[in-house]
Order: sequence, then structure tokens, then C-alpha cells
Amino acid sequence: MFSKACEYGIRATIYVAVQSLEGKRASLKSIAAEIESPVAFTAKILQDLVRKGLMQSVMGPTGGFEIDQQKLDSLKLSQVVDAIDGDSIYKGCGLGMKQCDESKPCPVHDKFARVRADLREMLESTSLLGLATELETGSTFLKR
Amino acid sequence: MFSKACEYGIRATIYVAVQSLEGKRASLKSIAAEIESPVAFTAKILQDLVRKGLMQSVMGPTGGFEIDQQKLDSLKLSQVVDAIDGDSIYKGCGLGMKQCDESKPCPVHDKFARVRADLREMLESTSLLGLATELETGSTFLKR
DNA sequence: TTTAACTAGGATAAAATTGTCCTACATAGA
DNA sequence: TCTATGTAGGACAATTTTATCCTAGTTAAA
Repeated sequence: MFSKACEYGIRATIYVAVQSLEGKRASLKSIAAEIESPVAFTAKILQDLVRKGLMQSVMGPTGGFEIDQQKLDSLKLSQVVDAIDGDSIYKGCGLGMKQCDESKPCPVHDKFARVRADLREMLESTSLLGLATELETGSTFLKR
Repeated sequence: MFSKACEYGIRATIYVAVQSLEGKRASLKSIAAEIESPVAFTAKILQDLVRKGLMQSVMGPTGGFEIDQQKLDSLKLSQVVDAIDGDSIYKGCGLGMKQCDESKPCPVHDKFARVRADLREMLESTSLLGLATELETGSTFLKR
């Protein structure tokens, strides 16, 4: 469904969100440990998310990654996916055809449209804040 | 969503289905031309589908690929996807976690479960026969 | 029986994705 | 000011996916 990079990215962002809620920064090391991901690879993904404005990084000791309160209040899962994998998941043709729309649909166009609309709706309506609070209460997990 | 191989595989299967409906075999060359896919790569995919029993191949002149009537009557899109990409699309964890189930769910487990159930339902209820007849009537397309 | 139109499949290459290593740079705190 | 703890980012390696090439084997039809 998503690329590995996107999976790590989503998990990392949720963890950073949790830490930010508690007023702490998350170091790369702690993030990678918490989500069980390769450190250097995770670094690239986070750098990307910082560049795209989804979170901030602070260098030096006590540095790390954080999401400011205002951002956190509005951040949706769809923005993380968009930043890493782009929007082809819910925009491109399910059968990889370049020109596929209502006027010249691929054989599964209509059927896919519904599923992808669902996916899109889900990603756009899911807030990082919500995911973070669920994780905080221990009802969901980031490892294993 | 699907791998390139799976996209080609689905498109190829639909074309073979159309030809089979008309009592014709589809040659590899004609298939690749019709779905605009790399010939040799498409050959591998088709060989795989033959090995997995989704269609048959006949060697020599007048040879090619075909789906017998009985098979065609029951063949679902899900079987093609399963044969090429496996069932991880609607079975694996959306965030790539190894152990993710009701008892230890990832942060998006519930939300994903619904979308993937929809996808699964769609794939399992979509028949190749239906897709082939729609293509025959010119209401859908395999190219561009 | 020869030929031409086919599929089968191994070997290899190209490209994209995933993952690692190393050096540079930033900065809080001793 | 020095040092330890951070991130930034370039270069490179491994793996997987996608694509190509070539030879062998099959068989209908001339």
C-alpha cells in the first residue's frame, strides 16, 4: 500500500507528535529505537518532512524533532503520505494507465474510484493528534 | 497500490478473457501490443499465471494464451492479484508492523481495516467476465 | 521434413527502493 | 573554549523490481 519510507514516516511522525504533546523533543536515535527502523534511513525521511514543513528540527545537544502545537492541531495523515509517497495512491489509475478518467476509463476505474475515495477520506480525516493521544493511552502500538 | 507486474497482469488477463470469449487465442505479441507493455516482462507474468492455473498456454503456431469457458465463468480479480502480488495488500499491516492485530493494533489498524475490507470485497466480487464484456462493448479501455 | 510462428525460461541489465557509512556542521553545557 | 550530543547531507552499497536478450523447445502448415 505505502512504501517502506512512508510507513516509517507515519510511525515516526506519530511518535514525534506524542513527544511534542508532552513538551519534549524526540531525538533521531529515540525515534528509530521506538519505531524499530534503520537510523540513517529514518533520518532522510525526517529531513524530508522537515523540509516540507510538517515538523521542525533543532540541532545540537537537547536537539531533535518536534511538531509545534499549532501544526499538530491541524496535521492530517494525508499530509504525511503526500509528503513522502505523493498523491498517486488516491489519484493515479489503479492499472497504471496514463490517461484514465471518466471519459476514457480503465476496466476497473469505477470500482477503484470508490475504494480510493474511501482511502482518501480516511487519510484526510485522520488527525495526528488523535493517533498520538490513542498511542499515549496505550490502546495502540508502534513496535513489532 | 499494485506492482507494475500486477497492473500488466490484470490488463493482460482482461484482454485474454476478451479473446477467449470470441473463441480466439491471444498471442504474447498481441497482448503486449494491446496493453502497451514490455513483451518479455509480460511473458514472465503470463507464464506465472499459467503455472498458477489462471489460464492456459499453447505452444507453436496458432498458439497463445487462453482462458477456458469454465474458468472464465468463475475467475475473479482477486485471484489475479493474489497470484502476482500475494494477499499482503489486504492482509498485512498498513504500517508494516509484523505483529499487528486486534490485540496489539498499530495506530491506524481500525481505520485501515475498513478500507482494506472494501478493497478486498471489491476484488473478490469483480469478475473477469464482467470486465471483459465491458471492454468488448467499448465502454472501457486498456491503453494510454 | 523443413520452416515459421509460437511459448519457456535462464542470464543479465537497468532502475528504483531501501539501507549504511562517513564527514560536516550546530549548539548546550561543563 | 572545549566537548559531547545532536542534525544535515553526500556517497555508496544492497536489495528488489522492472525490463531486456538470447537460446531452446513446441507444433501447425507448407
